[in-house]
Amino acid sequence: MRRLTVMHPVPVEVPPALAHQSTLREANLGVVLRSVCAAEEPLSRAGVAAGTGLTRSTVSRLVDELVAGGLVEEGTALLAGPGRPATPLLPSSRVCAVGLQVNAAHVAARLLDLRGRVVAESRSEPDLVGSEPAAGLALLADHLAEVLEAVPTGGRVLGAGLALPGVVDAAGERLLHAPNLGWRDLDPGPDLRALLDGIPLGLANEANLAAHAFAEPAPGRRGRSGHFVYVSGEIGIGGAVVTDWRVQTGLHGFAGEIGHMPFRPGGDPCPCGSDGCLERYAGRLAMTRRAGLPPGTTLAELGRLADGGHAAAAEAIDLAADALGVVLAGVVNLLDVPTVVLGGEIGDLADRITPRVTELLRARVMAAAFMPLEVVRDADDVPGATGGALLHLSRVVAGPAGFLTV
Amino acid sequence: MRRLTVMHPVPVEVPPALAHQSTLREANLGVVLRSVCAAEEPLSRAGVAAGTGLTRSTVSRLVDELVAGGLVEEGTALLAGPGRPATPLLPSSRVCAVGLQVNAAHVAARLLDLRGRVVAESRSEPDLVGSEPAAGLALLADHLAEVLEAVPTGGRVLGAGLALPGVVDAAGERLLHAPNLGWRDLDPGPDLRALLDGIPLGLANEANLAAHAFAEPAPGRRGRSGHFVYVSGEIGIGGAVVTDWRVQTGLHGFAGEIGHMPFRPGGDPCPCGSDGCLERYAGRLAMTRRAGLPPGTTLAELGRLADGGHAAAAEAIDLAADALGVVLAGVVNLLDVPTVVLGGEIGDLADRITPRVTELLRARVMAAAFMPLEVVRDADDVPGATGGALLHLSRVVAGPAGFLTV
DNA sequence: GTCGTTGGTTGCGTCGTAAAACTATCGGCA
DNA sequence: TGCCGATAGTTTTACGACGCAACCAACGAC
Repeated sequence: MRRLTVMHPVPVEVPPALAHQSTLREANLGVVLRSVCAAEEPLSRAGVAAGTGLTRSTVSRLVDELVAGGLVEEGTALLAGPGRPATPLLPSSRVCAVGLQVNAAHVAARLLDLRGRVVAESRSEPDLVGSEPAAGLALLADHLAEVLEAVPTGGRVLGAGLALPGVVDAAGERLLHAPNLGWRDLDPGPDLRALLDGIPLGLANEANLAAHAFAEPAPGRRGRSGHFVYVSGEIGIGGAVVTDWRVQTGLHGFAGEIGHMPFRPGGDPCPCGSDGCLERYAGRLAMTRRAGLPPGTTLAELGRLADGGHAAAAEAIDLAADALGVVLAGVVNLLDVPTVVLGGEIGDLADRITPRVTELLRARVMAAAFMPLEVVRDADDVPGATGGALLHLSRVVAGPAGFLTV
Repeated sequence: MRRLTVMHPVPVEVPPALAHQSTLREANLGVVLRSVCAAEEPLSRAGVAAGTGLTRSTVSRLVDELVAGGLVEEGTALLAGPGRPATPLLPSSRVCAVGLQVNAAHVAARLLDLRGRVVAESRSEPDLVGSEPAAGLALLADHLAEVLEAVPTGGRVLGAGLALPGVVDAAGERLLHAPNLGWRDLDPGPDLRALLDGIPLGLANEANLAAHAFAEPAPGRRGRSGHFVYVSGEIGIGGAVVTDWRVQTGLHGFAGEIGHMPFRPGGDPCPCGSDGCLERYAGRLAMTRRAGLPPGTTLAELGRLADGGHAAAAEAIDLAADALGVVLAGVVNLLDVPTVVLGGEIGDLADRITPRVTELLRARVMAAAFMPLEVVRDADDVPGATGGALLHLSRVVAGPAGFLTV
């Protein structure tokens, strides 16, 4: 296999961003904060200077601003080796955001800080398929209240991000349709906003947020891959596309519906109005029905049954793997994203489906000979919640200027 | 249909670009030049200031630099209305680039200037299917020599961009594989570089360049859509994805192979190693074979035959439309790109296939109720050549600083 | 206790933009 | 014909942000 270096013959257009002088400072504040956030081991001012190319004097001034603004904390000096001991810099543990997630099997709230640490978590696993929204949202509110208790004294909660398994409006304010919950045209805010007390709440598609979290597992820190397709396999199949560490949201924010890409056009009709959609072969509902099992069967159970010799279960899983492999090969052909991430419940079948999916990718991707192809599992079990919190925390790293406390 | 405003809940990560002070000037030079290039009617310095938000003094200085650097020309003052007459600013007509295109049916060279005008063009329509590369490249060299004659006195040719119907290496230097020409692992440079005399030559995929030209028909000028799938239908089917006015090249530059997305997995075997690929149903070779016509039949002829009552031709076209509609609906579901652009030879069938493709998109795209969907034809008949020239010209607008003559 | 080493700060020069005053050149009008 | 208003463009001055280099701070080693 030949590996090719990254260089794009088609130029990337620079956004026509007018630059005032303050733009310069804001950009460099971002560079410094990103550097502090991205470091595995805490950096000193001098370390940031060495890493970014800015001079120590400039870094010093910018760091002072970030410290004064409450985004960076100075640790106690480390004593090691000759010279003046360095002052370690850490993203503030007082800057937090809340991630929320509701899907058919999980309700969860997470509090993350700017270091990307999970400060608190509260969750439950009810069955919300075809449920009334009120019950699920009340449960979510309980979890939210619990994690809000854990906000450190003097801490700031920048926002809350709610991951939902469906189509969210472009403003991130309403859930338009979550077919697998049976929820439609809904403002999930009222129950939550009272608790949030002015803290902004943003809604987004679960898979998009999960993919964001996979691409950027902590604010300013890059994940193992920046070009991947994320498959969120629950009752249905959601997805997201990440290129160059950016989640592709599309023009209206509807991108990522990989579950409704065609696998067998003309095949199983799908409630979406189409037929033969991937979801009709690789979604939990489709798989359990094919295996002749009750719809509440989890994919983990399905996998165990298949391992135990349940032929129909094994067949259903194999068909799902075929469907995923074919569709994902198409996606890789279209977008040259060499990594496939399996997240959500379908991750529980990773051992069974990864080999077949990998095989199909290698066989069906045109440029397979020129690129590595890998299928990996997302280890986070509530990645939507993580992504919901990162939704707000990442904004801080992207542009710290607007988040400095006066 | 509800239209939704554009706003993305998932944040767009800002590249960690360190900003020096010169960065500021370079960015604003770009803002000014882009403004000059994008204007329908020539702008004055004051007009640029009004349009960009920069002050007149700053604009004046930057424009002076661009004029001194040979990128912008001052026209003769216009006399209209009260006040001091404005000095119209125009992108320099002396700054040019060459676009080159070779595919199975076209060999072309175009000279474009920074205004996006076609200064000269030379082309021919040989049949290069299964040909020896040398003949086609010699022909291309003739066309290149001809358009180079048209470079204005004192003009600068920034580069040449060659569009090829195949996979190009990431550096833009070698053609790895062009299945429909029968060319493989080839450096097309030698014949051309002698003529180019040091002018840089870049290679890229034909559909990617065509899509670039559609998104940015002239340097710095935006096309009618910035979120679209481009289908380049020739002997095979190439493609490109554009989101937010940027061509998605993928990690290794291989993105866009829409022709090898699955339409009927398990169906017609494809030389790519897969089966049921879109290209096996909507490529010219597949369509003419299905219609029982000789492989040299053009799609325009096929369309005329179908119009004249040739049943097999009509069926082949209908199947192609079905295949395109199904696959493109999947792409739209995945990427939320509401526009499909038909380019290349398949554009000659636009009248016959557009209705069916549109119908399938409306039926199979999940969020169809929330977004407009349109299928349009690319009017450029050698869009790869246009894109090849724009490859270089766009870089100037993106960052003029590096192109100022001392 | 002195020296070398590294971290961090301070003062000054340069660059680039903003603001405002000033100059240039038109049409209109008495 | 000469003045005025209006618009285009330039010049002057101020300010903000970075780089550079000298300086101060705090450690280990001897």
